[in-house]
Amino acid sequence: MAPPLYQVVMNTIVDRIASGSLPSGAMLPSETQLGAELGVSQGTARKALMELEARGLVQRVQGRGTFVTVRTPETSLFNFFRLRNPDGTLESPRLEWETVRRRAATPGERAELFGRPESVIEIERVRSLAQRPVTHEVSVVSAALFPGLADRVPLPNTLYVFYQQAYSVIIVRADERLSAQAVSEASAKALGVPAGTPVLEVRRRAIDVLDRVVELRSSQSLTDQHDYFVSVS
Amino acid sequence: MAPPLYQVVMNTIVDRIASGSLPSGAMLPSETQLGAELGVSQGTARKALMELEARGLVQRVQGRGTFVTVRTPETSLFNFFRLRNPDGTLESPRLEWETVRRRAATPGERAELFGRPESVIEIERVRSLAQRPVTHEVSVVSAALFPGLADRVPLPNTLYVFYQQAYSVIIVRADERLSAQAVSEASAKALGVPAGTPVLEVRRRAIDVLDRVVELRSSQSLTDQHDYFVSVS
DNA sequence: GAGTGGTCTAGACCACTTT
DNA sequence: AAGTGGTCTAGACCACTCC
Repeated sequence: MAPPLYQVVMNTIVDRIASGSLPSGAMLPSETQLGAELGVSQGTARKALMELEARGLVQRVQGRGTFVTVRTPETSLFNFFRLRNPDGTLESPRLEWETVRRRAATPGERAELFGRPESVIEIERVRSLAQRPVTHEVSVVSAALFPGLADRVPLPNTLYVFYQQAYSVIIVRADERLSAQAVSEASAKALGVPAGTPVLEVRRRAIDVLDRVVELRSSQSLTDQHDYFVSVS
Repeated sequence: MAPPLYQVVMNTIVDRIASGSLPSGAMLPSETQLGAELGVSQGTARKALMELEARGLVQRVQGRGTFVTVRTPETSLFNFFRLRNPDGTLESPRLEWETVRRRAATPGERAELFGRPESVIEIERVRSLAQRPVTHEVSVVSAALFPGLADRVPLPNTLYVFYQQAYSVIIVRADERLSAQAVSEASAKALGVPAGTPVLEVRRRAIDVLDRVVELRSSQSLTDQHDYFVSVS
């Protein structure tokens, strides 16, 4: 019934991070201090911090301390933008254009997104690699969870860093479904390729540190000059 | 310089598993026994076992013990065959046909595969889902590492379980590069689809518990009725 | 009841970073 | 020198499985 103490400690820290009281890059209390503060032993505080590091929420450095993981555009791209050059290197994509609009949620979006929103914000973007449009993507988030987002265009290049800094919504993982399709009419126009071109379609559910589905994203990418990299185990 | 004791314990166990002296499903010594045997404390033995569990190499059950992870065709498919129904469920693919041949390694295969083999074994297969051919795949392994493999046709449905049982080669993870392509001539014939059909191409490097690249696999799949599922973080 | 892993504590020493 | 995380130990008690 009662959760182990180290999980209580973990939840305490997660809440502090999600509430913004421990902002990105902040140093956490030492193992000894944390244990004293929460009434557990140093070893138990240590176990909690190690689990949080395994989840990627904090980073620990011997001799320096434990810090809330900093998500920069670079690290965010590395984790969530998986198109790579044939040799495996990552090239930063360029944002060609975007449109942001508010609209009513579809029944499917209501069912999948956290909070069952009536109203959503849709972000449509085209990204380029090597001077060439390669990805056309449409992201959808709850309007209630991201108030005023539509008024902040142009949005930063990496949305997940922006979600964290402006709304304390921390994306930690995503489920993706991939398929090869003939390019859609909209994407053909956006990418400037003929009808029938094969594209990699990715449908993503992005999940935050509180385990909520906070964004749905669908993209179509040209993969004649780049590959989508992934590791399975 | 000196590795921590728990890593020494880990390596000892990995070697026992890789050598077959701890076969699939075998029970490991208890934390106390293992510590006594290797001259470390129970806590250190415990840490080693927990790390191995995190890597998926062993499974621990309270009250029962620690066991070498059993890889069944089901668990292997679940991990390494990522095509799923639209609702996310996994349907077991049927092996339609296979051909196995021995041939000289290409320069690229020599460079990538463990042991720089001169000679490789190539396994070509077509798999079906719902009575319909969906995947055409070609796997390549070192002939030296898998002696006599070509003489054992027909091979079992799930190669990675077979590698482990017959050769003590334990595949633990794989790197994959995905792209959307127009179907190749060979795959079009194998899958019975017209030229130009978009297919999901996956190029895989399979890596074993000793961190060796032991198999290269390239596949083309129809994804009009199934999706490739993956989780990123 | 005996044996297993899971949690928790208390303390020690080491390696590293910073002042 | 002080403070941090990393390793290691020894012991306790709990929860669970099996006989």
